[in-house]
Amino acid sequence: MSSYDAGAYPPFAVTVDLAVLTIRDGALCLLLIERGGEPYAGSWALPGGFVGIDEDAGSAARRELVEETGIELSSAHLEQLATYSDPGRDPRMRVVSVAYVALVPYPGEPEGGSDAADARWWALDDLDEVEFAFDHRVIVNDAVERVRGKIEYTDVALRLMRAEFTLGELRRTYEAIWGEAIEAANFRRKILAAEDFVTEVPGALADTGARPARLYKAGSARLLHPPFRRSGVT
Amino acid sequence: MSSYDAGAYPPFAVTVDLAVLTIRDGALCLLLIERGGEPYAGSWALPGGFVGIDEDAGSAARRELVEETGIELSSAHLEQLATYSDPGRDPRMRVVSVAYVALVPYPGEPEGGSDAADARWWALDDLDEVEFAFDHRVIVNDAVERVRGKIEYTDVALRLMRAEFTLGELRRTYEAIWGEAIEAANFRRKILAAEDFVTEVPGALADTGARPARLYKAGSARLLHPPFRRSGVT
DNA sequence: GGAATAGTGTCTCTGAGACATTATCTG
DNA sequence: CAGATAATGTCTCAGAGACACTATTCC
Repeated sequence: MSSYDAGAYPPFAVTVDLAVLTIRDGALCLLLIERGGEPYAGSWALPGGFVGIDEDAGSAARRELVEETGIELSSAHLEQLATYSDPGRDPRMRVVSVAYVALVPYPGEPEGGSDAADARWWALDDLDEVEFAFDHRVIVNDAVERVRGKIEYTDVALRLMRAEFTLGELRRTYEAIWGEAIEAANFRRKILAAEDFVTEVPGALADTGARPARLYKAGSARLLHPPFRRSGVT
Repeated sequence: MSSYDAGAYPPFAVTVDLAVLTIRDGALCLLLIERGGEPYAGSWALPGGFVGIDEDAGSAARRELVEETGIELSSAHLEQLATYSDPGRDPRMRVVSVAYVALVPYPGEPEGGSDAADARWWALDDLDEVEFAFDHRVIVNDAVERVRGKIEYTDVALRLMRAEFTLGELRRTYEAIWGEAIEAANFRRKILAAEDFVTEVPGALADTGARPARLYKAGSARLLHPPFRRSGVT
């Protein structure tokens, strides 16, 4: 890097790809777009697109998400995941893609984006039926692994919730992401013991079909301390 | 991403930058290269360089490390950190850089690399004196944070050790990375309680200047379980 | 012997997990 | 009433931290 002349470097295209995750009906879901044109016509791809010459990758990710799906990321969580640079990952040309993970409260079914292709939420459990474009299956796996790890010690699970939520809903979010049951009593104690993780909304109660539950909102803490360790991990 | 014609995309240069960390004399150290040419002549930069048109970023990172510093990564640890894409990060042109963290047992002082510029190890505590090129100070901060977090629950600290080491040396590695003292007795118990984390080398003893210490080598576990939590973290 | 590091023993306290129990709603 | 979910109580056990103590070397 210390000596070279501009122009003597290989030209790349740089894209962003987004793994947008949400909770719908108690299941962790991923947003995918059906490709209209070649290559991979009919396959499903992550939303994304080219990084502009005057923007950074994070801005491109935000812009593409709105353009392709109508989802605003105002109160949501967006974090860089990793960069995928295999020379053969796009058959047309040399593309390096910076992948992002976005977590949003369920915003409803996506409107067909700027390109006419279909867009929909897929439950993670159904992804085996999906034919993925490019290396997007790998990116999805990495994204889910990232989220599974991060809800142990950060507040990212709260970014999947609506502004007010019950501890039962929060617990079901954890269960959806980890795919394993959590003892409700211990979960409650743990979440409430973590300082500033959630704040009770005074007076508000949610109708759950049984005994009404208190409502909480996200607190100011960005970390869950002490962390919440999955039992099954070695 | 679903519809575009090749050629209608902005051209980028893609580079890799490496934050190579080691332990020298009980201090966490970073490898930096003094820049000979403009821009940032005389400033210090991370080793790195352009990604070739037919290689992925990880291969480029490995190649550049050997070319610029003579360090082989055979038994070392190399992991992708993040990608830095601010439009103004290189004044000459649009460069997106994929940063990596490498952890190596101290390999001695670097030989002057292929470019004539100076290369040396800097103790992390001395980095305030260093004038950094580009956004490399940010990358370094991110790299150190990554390592500080990862030694809690993975085996990356072992990648900084020689093949055989004492538990005292391993503890001093943790102390160097966290910058805080660890109670020796509890550290020992914790490391030995983690299954397959370290293996005793039968019979071998290291001369420490006092009572000789048993030697251990890295075990097969890639995770430290239960994890080792810093006391000071909230 | 004194200083230094290696290594063991043991006590306390926090917090996770299991599970019993009570509270409050719907049908 | 039964069934469901919310919320609390309590017991046990693992593990972290503190620190006293012993072991083995060099000077």
